Amino acid sequence: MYNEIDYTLMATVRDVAERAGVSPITVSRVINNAGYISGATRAKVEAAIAELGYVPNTLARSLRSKRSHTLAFITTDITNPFFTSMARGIEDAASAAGYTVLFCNTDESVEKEDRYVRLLLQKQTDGILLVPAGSSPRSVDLLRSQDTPVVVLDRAIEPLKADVVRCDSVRSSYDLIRVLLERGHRRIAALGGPVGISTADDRIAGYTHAMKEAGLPTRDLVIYGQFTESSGFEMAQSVLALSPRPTGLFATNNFVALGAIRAIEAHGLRIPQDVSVVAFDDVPPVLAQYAFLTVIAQPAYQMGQKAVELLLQRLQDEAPPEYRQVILPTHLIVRGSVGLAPDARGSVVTAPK
Amino acid sequence: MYNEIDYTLMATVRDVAERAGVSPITVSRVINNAGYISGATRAKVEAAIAELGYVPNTLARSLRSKRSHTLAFITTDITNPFFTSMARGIEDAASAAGYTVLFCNTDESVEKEDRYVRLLLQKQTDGILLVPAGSSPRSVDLLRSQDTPVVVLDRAIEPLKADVVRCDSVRSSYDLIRVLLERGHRRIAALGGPVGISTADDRIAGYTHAMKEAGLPTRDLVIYGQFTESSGFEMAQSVLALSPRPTGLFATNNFVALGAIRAIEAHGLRIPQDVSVVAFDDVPPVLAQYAFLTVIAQPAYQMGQKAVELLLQRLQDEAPPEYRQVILPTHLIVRGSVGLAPDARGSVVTAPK
DNA sequence: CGATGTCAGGGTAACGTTATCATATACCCT
DNA sequence: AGGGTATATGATAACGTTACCCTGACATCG
Repeated sequence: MYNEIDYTLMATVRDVAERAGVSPITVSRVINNAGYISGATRAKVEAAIAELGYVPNTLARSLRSKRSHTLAFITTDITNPFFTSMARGIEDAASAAGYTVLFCNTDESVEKEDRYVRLLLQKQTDGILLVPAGSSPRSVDLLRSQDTPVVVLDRAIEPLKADVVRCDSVRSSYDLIRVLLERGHRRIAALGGPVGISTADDRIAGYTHAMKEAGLPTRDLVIYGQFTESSGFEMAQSVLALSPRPTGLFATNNFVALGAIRAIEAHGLRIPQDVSVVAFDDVPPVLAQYAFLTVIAQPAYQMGQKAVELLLQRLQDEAPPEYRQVILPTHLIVRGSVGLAPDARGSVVTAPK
Repeated sequence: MYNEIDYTLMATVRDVAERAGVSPITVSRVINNAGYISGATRAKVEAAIAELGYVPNTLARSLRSKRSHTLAFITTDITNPFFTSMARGIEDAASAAGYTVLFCNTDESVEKEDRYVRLLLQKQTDGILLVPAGSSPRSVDLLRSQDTPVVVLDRAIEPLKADVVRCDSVRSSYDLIRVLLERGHRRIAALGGPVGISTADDRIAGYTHAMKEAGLPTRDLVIYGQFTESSGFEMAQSVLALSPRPTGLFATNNFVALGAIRAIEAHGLRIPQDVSVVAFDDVPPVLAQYAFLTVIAQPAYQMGQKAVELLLQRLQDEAPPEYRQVILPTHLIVRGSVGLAPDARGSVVTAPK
């Protein structure tokens, strides 16, 4: 079988050098803007490059220079709008600095995470941005052992063995619960995420703190599940079956919130007349117009940007030896999904000093 | 400045070979499952690999073998759920075949597309999955000139210079308009996308065909814009200002539909009592529960899978010399956003033979 | 006036792998 | 016994680039 495509053999530094009448190293210097090059030589080389349509071979370059100029973003689910925004922030910041980004999905599986980390090590990835699937620092350890810097995103890991960029889930959840408390709600249920994931745990902690501070019980009102729509539906179903029924629901993530709303509707209840809902993470930006949920919005895009900044500092040895933790502020958005508690009778808890 | 990190030098084939008492090529053969290897030798080599924690260097491998085992997906906006699903389909299919996928966003800019194509060529990407930003086959030509196979997704390009995986926008739009016609609508406006993008043009063509066939005018009822929420809002505003006001609206993409809905609400009109709405592309899967739009849903995930299949065939020289065009079936989902035309008076157009 | 420094470029080797060709043994067939 | 084939391994070179170390020319300086 003959291949009839017209092969224009890829030009190499050698070809360019020959054409420009210089040595390959000189060509390399022109490409990399390194060392001393006279204007005349530079012009000759650039002309040759243009004539031959020369494109440097990144593979060979990385092999020799030990830098691939590639970063990787390992996350749990790129279809979650929160991570999609983060990914854009990462890509924009990285590509502005001349880096390419590889995206990987772990589906919250530690095994997949492990496989990706190994693959990326093979590919000589310069640095990694990681949303850890589990609670163990295993991947981080592996990467550190191979001298590949890591920045952990969104979730904390113990002990701190990498720079971390995240938000304050405890405080933010507290603020969210305060919104309900200030409107007279006293029976508030929390729909949690997977135990062991720091964000999930922290959000419950913030809830518990607010409730305790207000002198309210939380027993039976906290339930754990997954950060998915179906899990949110199930969790909401079970807390709505409690008696007396909670008047406020705290969904610890956006998908959980969607499931909860569906469950509330399935019960024939109205939001906020019968049940008020607050949630962590905003709805997808594209649906923002129709959003009625009261939420804590996290600056996903900025988190991505910041993480790249920290990572590049490490790569360029401009970072301090100790690990840094950057906590970005969240944004409380109060919308129509919260109302006065049906049983409030005018006696509303006021904000604590 | 001393670097105090404990360098465990990455083991190479040479180290493994030495330890196993064989030559480097033998190690290579074990890794690649190529050629003849006795059980005993294989065992020795594998043991050495395990002991040294050897990880092959993908860069060197690709440099020598001329295959990077990397594909790239260049799309216009990865935050659009339609493309996100497509991306997952691509990633799943590719990684099952041992390929890594690079994701790139062009934001509908031909310049960005061009830059990415060059970058990917540098990186020796084996093949490219492309949602073209413009209507010109420029990127495709460039890639073909460098012998890099391409599969075009979602949009057609003329002339056909690559395999294409897409849906039948003309036919699907026709079906969507029929839904309105069959419910007595006679004044139906179409909110188009950017002129020159095949999907945008085709959707208007399907609309026009259905209208003409029903003997209805389309003059003044077709308007062009962008595939964005804000453009949808503006386009809807202008057609809603027409007199008499259209009773049916066709949004040629999901973002446009969202803008249109917002405009309809802003006009104080109800869906479907005052205006029926049909749209191309479904809402994000996670929000499917709350969907009320009548839409044509495209099998985004499957499109991605199929495209990878075609691309891998080309890479393995198993593809026919001529370019293939795969048209996947769409799915018409009739939901609450369409009703009988307010002015129908029982006289409903029936389906054509 | 020699020493030193800046500027401009080249030579050689190496990064870690695999393509290509070569060698060697064992086995089967006629 | 001779030839062919399947099996098993090795030697050498090359993929395309850049790190590292040189060589000169010329200017500057004490």
